[in-house]
Amino acid sequence: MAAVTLQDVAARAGVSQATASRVLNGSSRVPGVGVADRVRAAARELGYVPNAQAQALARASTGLLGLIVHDIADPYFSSIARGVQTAARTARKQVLLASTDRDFDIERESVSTFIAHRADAIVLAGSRQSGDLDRDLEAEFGRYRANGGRVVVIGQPLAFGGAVEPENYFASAELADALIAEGHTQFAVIGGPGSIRTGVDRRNGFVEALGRRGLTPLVEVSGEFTRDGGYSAARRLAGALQISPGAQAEPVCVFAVTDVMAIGAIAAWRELGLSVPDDIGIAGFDDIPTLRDYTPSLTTVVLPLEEIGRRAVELALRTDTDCDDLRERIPGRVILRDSTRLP
Amino acid sequence: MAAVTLQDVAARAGVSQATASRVLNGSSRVPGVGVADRVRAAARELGYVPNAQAQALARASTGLLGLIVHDIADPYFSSIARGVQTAARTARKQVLLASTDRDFDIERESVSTFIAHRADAIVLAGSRQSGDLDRDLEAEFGRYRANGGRVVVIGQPLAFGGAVEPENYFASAELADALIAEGHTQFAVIGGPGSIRTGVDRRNGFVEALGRRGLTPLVEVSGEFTRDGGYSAARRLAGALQISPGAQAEPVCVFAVTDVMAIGAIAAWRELGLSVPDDIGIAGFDDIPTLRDYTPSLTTVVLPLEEIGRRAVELALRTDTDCDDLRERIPGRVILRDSTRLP
DNA sequence: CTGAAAGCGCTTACAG
DNA sequence: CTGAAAGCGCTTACAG
Repeated sequence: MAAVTLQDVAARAGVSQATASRVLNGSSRVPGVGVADRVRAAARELGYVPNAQAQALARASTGLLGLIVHDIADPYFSSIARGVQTAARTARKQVLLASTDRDFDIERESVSTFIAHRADAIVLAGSRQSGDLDRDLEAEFGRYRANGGRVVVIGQPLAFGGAVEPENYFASAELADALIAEGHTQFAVIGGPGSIRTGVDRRNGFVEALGRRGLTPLVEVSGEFTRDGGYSAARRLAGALQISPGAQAEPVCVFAVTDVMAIGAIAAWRELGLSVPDDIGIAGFDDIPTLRDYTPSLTTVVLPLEEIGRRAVELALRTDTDCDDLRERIPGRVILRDSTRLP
Repeated sequence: MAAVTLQDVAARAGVSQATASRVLNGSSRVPGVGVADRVRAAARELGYVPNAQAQALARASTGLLGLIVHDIADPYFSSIARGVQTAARTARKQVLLASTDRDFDIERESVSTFIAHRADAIVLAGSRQSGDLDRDLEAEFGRYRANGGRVVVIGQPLAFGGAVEPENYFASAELADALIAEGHTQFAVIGGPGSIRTGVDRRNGFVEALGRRGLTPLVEVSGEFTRDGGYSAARRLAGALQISPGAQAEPVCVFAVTDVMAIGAIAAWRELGLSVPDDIGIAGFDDIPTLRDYTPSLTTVVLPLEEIGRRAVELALRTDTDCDDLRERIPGRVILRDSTRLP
C-alpha cells in the first residue's frame, strides 16, 4: 500500500525533505554536488514516484487538461482528440477525457468532475445550438474561471473563454458555390439535429449560398449525425423527390452535413437501385480518412481536425493573456470528387 | 484563485469541517435533519466544489483510470476507448488518456505519469511482440501493483495483471477456413510490423490454418498498420504475383491483417486497373463501422471493440480478487462479403 | 450525532 | 545551499 515517499528518499539520502524536493522536483537551486547525487540515487534505489496529487495540492496547478467530446469513437472527435493529445504532451499536461454520448446531462457532470479535479483547463469539443449553453454550465464555468481555470470551446458559442471556430458556415457556402460552378442547378439537403450547431451552420451556409444565386433546395430532411441517420433521411428524401433509376434529366445534388451521413445515404440509395452520381449526386463534410478511398469518391470539405485540437490546447495554455476573446477561425477546404460529377 | 473550501461551507453552516465533510461527501451517518440541510444550502450558495486532489490524498483512491492506446484517431483504439469511457462512467471513474503514437518511449512515460497521478488502475491497449514488454515497464508495474494499483492489458502478453485477449489467432484461422470452404485455393498475406503482436497473431492464425489444409501463401508482404502501409504493400504484392487485369483463372485471395490496410490495398490495385474481387480478392480484419458500406463490401472479422474496452475496465475494477490470471478471451466473428466472392 | 486533531505527501516562503 | 515549519483541502479514527 504505502508507496515510497519523499520522506523516505530524504531519510535514505540523509537530507531534509525540503532538499529532496528541490533536487527531484524543483528546478532552480543547484545544491552541493554530492547532495544532489545522493538524493537522486536514493530515489532511484527506492523506486520513488512523486505523488502528483500531493504536488497538485501543494502547488496551485494539477497539470491536468480536461477534454470533453460527444463521442470518442466518432472519427471527427477522435481526430480532434489526437491533436489535443499531441499538444498536451508537448506542454507536459495529462488529458482527462470525457465522452458524453451526446447527452448534455453527462456533459454537465463531466464539467463538474473536471472542475473538482482542478483541471488547469477544459476544452469543450461538443457543439450545440446558439445560446443553448445552459445556465448551470455557464455558472460553473464562471466560478471555474474566477479561480484561474481556462476554458476553450471548439465550434460553439460561449460568452467568454477562448474559442476555436471551424468555419462550417463559410466552407459550406463555398461548397455550394463550387457545385453551382460545376453546373448543378438542383439541390437538396440532409441536415442534422437542430440542437447541434455544427450541422445547423453547415446547412445554413449551404442553403444561403444557394439563395444568393436564386436557388432553393427542392427538399430538406434531417436525421442523427450517424450512418443510420443519413440512411433513413436519404430514403425519405428519395421518396419526396420520386427519383427512379436512370430517369433523371439532371441528377439532384444532395448535401449531407456529414460524411458519415452521406455514406448512409449512398447505401440507402443503392438499395433503391439508384446510382451515384448518375441518378443522384451527394456531397458530405469532414473528409474522414477511412472514407477517402470510397467509390464513388466523395465530394466533401476538409477541416484540419488535428490542428483544431492542437490550437484549442494552445489557446487554453496561453499565459500571456486571458482566454477571453481569443478566437481562432479555421477555414475548411472544398474537395470536388466523383460523387457530384455531372454526366 | 481561492476556490470555496469545505472550511468555508462549514463556517457558513455553523458546523465543524468534519460534519460538513460527512454531509457532503461521506455516505453513512445521517446527521440531525436541520444540520444536513444547512450544510447543503451553504454549499450550494457558495458554489462549493470538492477538491478531488485533496480527497484523493486523504482517502487512498483517486478515482482515476489510466488508458493508454497507440493512436486515439485509429478507429480500432477509439472504439475501445468508447467502451472504456462507458464502463468508467458507470463505475464513477475518470479516464486519463494517453495516445502514444506507437512510440514505446512515450508509452513508458505515460505509464510513469499515470502512476505518479496514482491512477487506481491502468489499462494498456497497445500491443507488442511477445515478451517484448520491456524491463523498465515491468519494474514500474511491479511496484505499482505492490502499492495496490491494478493493471490490465488488452491483447498483449504480460506476466501478471489482468488481460483481455481478442482471439486474433483463432479468428484469423477461422477466416482462412471459411475462405477455403468458399473454394479459394490461392492465398497471399499483407502483414503488419513484426513488433506488433496483434498483426503477428493474425498472420500466424491465417497462415497456420492454411498449412493445416496443405496450403501456403504464394507471397507475403508487410507494411505499417495504415492505409498507406496497405497501399504500398499491395503494390509490391501485385508486382510479385504479376497479376494483370482480366487474366486470372482463379483470383488470389489476399488477407490484410487490418481493414484499414485492406482499403489501401484496394486503392492500389484499382490504380493498377485490377478489379476486386474478379482479379484479386481481399479480406481484412476489424469491421470498421465507416467501412461497412464500402464497395465492394469487405470480407472481414469483427471484434467487439467496445465490449473489449468495457471488459478491461471491469477486470481492472474487480475487488473480489487480485487481477492476476484474470484472462478474458474475446472471440471474433468472420463475415464473408463481396470482396472475396469467387466468379 | 458531532468536533478537535492528526495525517495524506508534497512545496515554499522564511530563516539561517 | 539547507532545514524547520506551515500550509494545500480533505478524511477519518478517536473521543465525547
